[in-house]
Amino acid sequence: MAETGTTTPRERYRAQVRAEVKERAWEQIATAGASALSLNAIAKQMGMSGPALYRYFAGRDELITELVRDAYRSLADAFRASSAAGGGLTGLAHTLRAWALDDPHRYFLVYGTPVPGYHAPDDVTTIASEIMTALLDACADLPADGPPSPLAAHLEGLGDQWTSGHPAPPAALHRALSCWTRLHGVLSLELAGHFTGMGFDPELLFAAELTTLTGRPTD
Amino acid sequence: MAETGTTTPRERYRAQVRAEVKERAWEQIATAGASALSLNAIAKQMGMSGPALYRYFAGRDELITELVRDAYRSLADAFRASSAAGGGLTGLAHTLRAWALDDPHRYFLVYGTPVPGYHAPDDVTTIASEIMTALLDACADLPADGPPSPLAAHLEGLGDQWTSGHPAPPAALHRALSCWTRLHGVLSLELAGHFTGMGFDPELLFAAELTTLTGRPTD
DNA sequence: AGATTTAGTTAGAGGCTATCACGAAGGTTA
DNA sequence: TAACCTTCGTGATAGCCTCTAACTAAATCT
Repeated sequence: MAETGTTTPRERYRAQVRAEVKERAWEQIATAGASALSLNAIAKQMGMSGPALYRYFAGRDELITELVRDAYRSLADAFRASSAAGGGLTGLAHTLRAWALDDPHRYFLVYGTPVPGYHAPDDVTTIASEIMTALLDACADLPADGPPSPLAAHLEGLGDQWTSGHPAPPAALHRALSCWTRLHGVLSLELAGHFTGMGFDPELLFAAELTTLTGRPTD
Repeated sequence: MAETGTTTPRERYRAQVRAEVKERAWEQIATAGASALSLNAIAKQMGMSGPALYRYFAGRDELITELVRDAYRSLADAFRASSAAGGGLTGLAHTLRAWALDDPHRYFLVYGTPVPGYHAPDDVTTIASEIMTALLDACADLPADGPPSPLAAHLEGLGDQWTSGHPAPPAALHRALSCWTRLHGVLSLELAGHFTGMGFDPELLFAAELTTLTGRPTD
């Protein structure tokens, strides 16, 4: 359908194979985690043998990088949609939680234990800052509360090193960081199974943390 | 046979080899992460070849389990010392941060992305509850602040399912959970390198979060 | 001493990543 | 149409890994 002018049949075939590889990779990650991802197994699943996949991906690392990129992109899109819907910080938080629960291994691929040798490419950090911007926007919309913190002063002194020119006041920066770390704290421990056997509902803890961040009880 | 308390030379030798294997394993983990741990490489480092290590560990999983257990034990000991020193919640928090920064991969071994097939043995959860108890003690010592939260009510309704009979009031349980998740949130993102390039000092963010938990500015 | 338990060895099965050289298609051009 | 060139997929191979099995050598027990 989408007849973009410059796609040859070969390119389309290539793109389709790459897409299928990534699809199988996601299935494999969802069941066994990223560390168990095997190019060989994917190739066999697709009916071709081992080294064939190296025509499509330079290696395991490039495939994982691609998956990380897609995961970031997915979260950024979800945040963008949530922002557009006007859900505010609460909306973003629920979007994040839903996104995380939808595929825990995808969450860990982005925010989990870093792979030792791996370093994220530039465009990934670009997407990451896009995510951060959405968070900052939501935090800037909230009224300031409490006295200025030492951290806020410290953040103000840094200039817009990581805000990429975002006009949010230092208190909003502080709140955005707290938001990020608190919600990640609950989510990562929940997804890692550290709450199992304790009996309480992780969602209530998430909601309680969110309340401390917005200053208002969540809906 | 040998009575209680005495160790045969064989047992001592065995224990010493096991200890050396674990030592090399920690070095390997510290440099390349747990996923890159190789029994083969450890054996070669120790001057013996491959399968010899299977006399000492049933397999890679058992070695990792042992390392996880030691890591938990190490944190529990550090917490116990901090509690004995009377440092309170602030002391525990600083102990946790120091412990985490001392060997980030050890922190991730305990609180990081879970290994898919792996399930922690019983004694590990025992040590985990020991850690939780230290945290609960510190939280119970703080004065209650603010109105009772829905989460606290929920926790009260559960009974002592995870408190193992700890007499802390529900508000303290809530605070302990917030403590755990918030400090973990900052630490895990810091150790995973998600703050690099942002320019701010993670320690100040950690301190800021700690302040929100104790209600008082940290020293 | 002899008998027994244990430590370490090599060989091998089966998995993985990754490279290489080769044949077999596909698309392009004369 | 025929020749050409690019790309795809293959098997072979090297090197790493986990882990099992059979065998040798040493330490320990009786």
